[in-house]
Amino acid sequence: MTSREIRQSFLDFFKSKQHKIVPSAPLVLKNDPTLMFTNSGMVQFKDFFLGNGTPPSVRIADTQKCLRVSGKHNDLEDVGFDGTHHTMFEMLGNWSFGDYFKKEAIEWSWEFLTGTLGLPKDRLYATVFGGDEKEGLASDEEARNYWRQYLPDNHILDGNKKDNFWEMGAQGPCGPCSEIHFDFRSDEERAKVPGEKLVNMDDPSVVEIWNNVFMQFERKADASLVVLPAQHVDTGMGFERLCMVMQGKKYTYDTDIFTPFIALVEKECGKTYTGSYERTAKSDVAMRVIVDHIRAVAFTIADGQLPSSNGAGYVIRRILRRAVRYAYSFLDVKDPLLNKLIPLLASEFADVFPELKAQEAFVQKVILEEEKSFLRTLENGLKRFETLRTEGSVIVGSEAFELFDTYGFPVDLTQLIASEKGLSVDTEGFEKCLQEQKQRSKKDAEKQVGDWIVLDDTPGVEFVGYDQLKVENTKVMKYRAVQDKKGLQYQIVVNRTPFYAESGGQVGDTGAMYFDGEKIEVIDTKKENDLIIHVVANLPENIHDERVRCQVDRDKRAAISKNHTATHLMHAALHNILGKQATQKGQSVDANRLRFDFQNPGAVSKNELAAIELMVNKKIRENIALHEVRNMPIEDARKTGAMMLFGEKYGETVRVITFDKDFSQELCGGTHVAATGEIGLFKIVSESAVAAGVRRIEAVTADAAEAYLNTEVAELNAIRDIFKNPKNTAQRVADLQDENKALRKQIEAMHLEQAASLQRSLRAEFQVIASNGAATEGVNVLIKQISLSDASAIKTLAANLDKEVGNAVIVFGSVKDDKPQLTISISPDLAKAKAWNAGAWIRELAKEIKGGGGGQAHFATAGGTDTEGLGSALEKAKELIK
RNA sequence: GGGGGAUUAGCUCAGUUGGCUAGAGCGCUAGAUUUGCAUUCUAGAGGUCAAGGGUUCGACUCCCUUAUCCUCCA
Repeated sequence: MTSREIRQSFLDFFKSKQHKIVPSAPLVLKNDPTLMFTNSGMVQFKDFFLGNGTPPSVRIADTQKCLRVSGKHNDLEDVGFDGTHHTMFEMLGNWSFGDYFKKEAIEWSWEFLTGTLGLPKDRLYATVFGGDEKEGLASDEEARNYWRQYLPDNHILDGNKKDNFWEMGAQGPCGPCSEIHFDFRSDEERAKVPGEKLVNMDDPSVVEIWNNVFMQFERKADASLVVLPAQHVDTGMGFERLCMVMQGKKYTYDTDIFTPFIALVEKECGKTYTGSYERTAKSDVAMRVIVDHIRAVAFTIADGQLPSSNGAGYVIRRILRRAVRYAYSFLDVKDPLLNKLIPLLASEFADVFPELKAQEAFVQKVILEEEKSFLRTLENGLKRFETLRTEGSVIVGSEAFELFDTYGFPVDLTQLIASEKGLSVDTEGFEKCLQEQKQRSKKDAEKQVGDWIVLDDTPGVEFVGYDQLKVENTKVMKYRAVQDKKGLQYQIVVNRTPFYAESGGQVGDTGAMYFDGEKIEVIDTKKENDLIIHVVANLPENIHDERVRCQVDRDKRAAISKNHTATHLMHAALHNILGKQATQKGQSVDANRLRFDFQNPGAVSKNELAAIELMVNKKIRENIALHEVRNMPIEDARKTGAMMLFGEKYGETVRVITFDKDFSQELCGGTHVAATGEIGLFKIVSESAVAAGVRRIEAVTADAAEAYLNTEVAELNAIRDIFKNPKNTAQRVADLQDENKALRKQIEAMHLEQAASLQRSLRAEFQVIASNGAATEGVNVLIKQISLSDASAIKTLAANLDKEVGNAVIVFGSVKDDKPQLTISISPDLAKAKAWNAGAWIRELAKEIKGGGGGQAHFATAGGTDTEGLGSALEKAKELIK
């Protein structure tokens, strides 16, 4: 079976068991502070298990893109060296939300594996939870009994708490699980060692393929376990591993999921893949790294996360750079390569994850630019390599660290190049520097989140902020303290709130809550999954008040809504003027301005910007009324042609915001004005680049737009005033600049002219030192106070005189801006021959004018504060040269 | 968010404890050679040394602030 057929048969199988098939959720998570990426199939259903939301169906199945590159599950550094680890992989899963439980879950896994897929029964093993005394948990006899219907006892194994008791986190739903393992060794090997000895023993030939989690408990904050009223099933099967087993391969890289990509890499680099897992088989490792990493990078970018220097974007950049590094070092590919895999990747996954195909050119461009930029970094690092300090034949650790930390040059490359030159790297010193850096960052990010103090655990929080900005009679459900470097804050959750929590790029509301008349300022409103959290500086006296009044800051909310609606109008205008590719890549809306990032091949021209602004303002003046549908089924929304974004997770029903159904229609959770006229005025403030193929426009509306224009006009008027209202102000300024430049040149020329005439008269004033001593005999000396002030003119003069007279020592005194300066010039040959040093002399003379100076042996200058001292300085010079 | 680094001619970059008239290569302009072009030679233009403060007799150089970019860590 091909991988495509295997995936489809899984989905078809569970569809036939009344499961709703849902699309994979985006890889990048938006409102979850505990997790950066989707790392398992259940992540998108977390709220259903926590009771914060209701699933669209009690039975669901899907294939989910997962990424394990940060946090608890981090496989990044293993990838390439073994045949099973991946950064991005697919997880096939089926779920029951309070519907079927162990019996059906086990029955169906068996039916699918042995029936649909036809896997041999004697090669399958099941593990069940064997109980845990400390927790007071008995073994899972229920699961064991179901398995007994299909497997002999020696194929059913007990597992410990670590392997067979699954927990989502420190708190929350949890329960025993049952894993299914597959033994694909040869019959000979199987005869020697029975498979049951190798389950969960890290044997690469006996692998776990499917895990069925039975959520039947809830872990409380005090670590106790409580039986859940509704019990759930959560399963996950590694798709790549399943394909490996089905296709009779030992490694996932040998399945048809990866082989076309390895072939393409072979073609691009001219090397052959030998399938070796020796650590010395560098080019094989490199090829596996590349074909693995490109998937993670491409799909994350397609889900809207661009490579950047922090957060999730940085993780993506690191994965991509790891791949480039391997290609660069072990495949000798010094030009961008990864991006060339995108067309194949896009077409291979077009039917499962269409988001890549839809953005193929864009994703390829982003990756190409990243590759180019990192290759430049590598080239720069190579240049710097030569300057590294060494102790003996060891490169100093802090030096290697600096190269890595400041210039981004990977330390393993430093080691590689070092060894080629017979050097090594002080890895201990490097590691020490790295640890120090980590400590610094950790200390900065230190944050202590207290336990929730629950006053009422009724699930569900009602948001009423679309319709009202004030709510009476709410009460606190729970609250907690959060301590970070900024200080102590509290977070409060109430049962009903008008406060909009930051999401979709719109900032959270601020305002106040009144407890028994006591005013508590709400500093910010945030979201954790679907929970709305109000951030406050202090707790009220009476937090138990059940008649709390919530009041959103009206002016601020109004300003935010104006900016948000203007963003929609601009988005529509972008599509009209720049074309359909100008889709959203990020936005940020607050009370002061709006910021919108979108896909566009190049800069937006001045004319286009003007046209966009014009169109938005026209729509504002049309005063189009808001048309809002709160609960439109997603399919209906799709049919109406509302704009949908990749990387956005939409529920079964969506909120559709329309301003003129033929103009702007978007799925959006944000707040908007009742009619576009409220915006008053829209003004673009800047246009810039944020990444390859992504532009950013910042704009202001209403009062802020007016203020912006007023400031600009006031500035222009001030300039006009200065020029006495000329016809063309810009031309007048340009003329003035030219004039200024010309005058400067004139002054320079005058100085030179002055110097030239001085030169003529000074030529005669040189004195030849006769035979008064051996040292200075025959030297032409000129010591004189001159009327030039410009330093470079004096220098030219000295240089010209020296050239003309030769074998000369020249000392000038001069005054500039009421400050004395001294200049000494000695013919270079003379200075060398006599070992005279103008710099040393001038320091001596500078004492007389209460200053200091320096320079080279043949030329030096000094400045001072005491003009009176010039005379004595020159006298001293005469003494010196005698 | 925290650290490190960078910003000098149109481009790529030098510029050693503060004092060279701020340089090189490529590119540009003009001329010469050759003349089929490449080439080669000569001359020239082009710089508020990122911006703003400060220290100093004197700042591209030292300190502070800001902006932009690079980079590592979280």
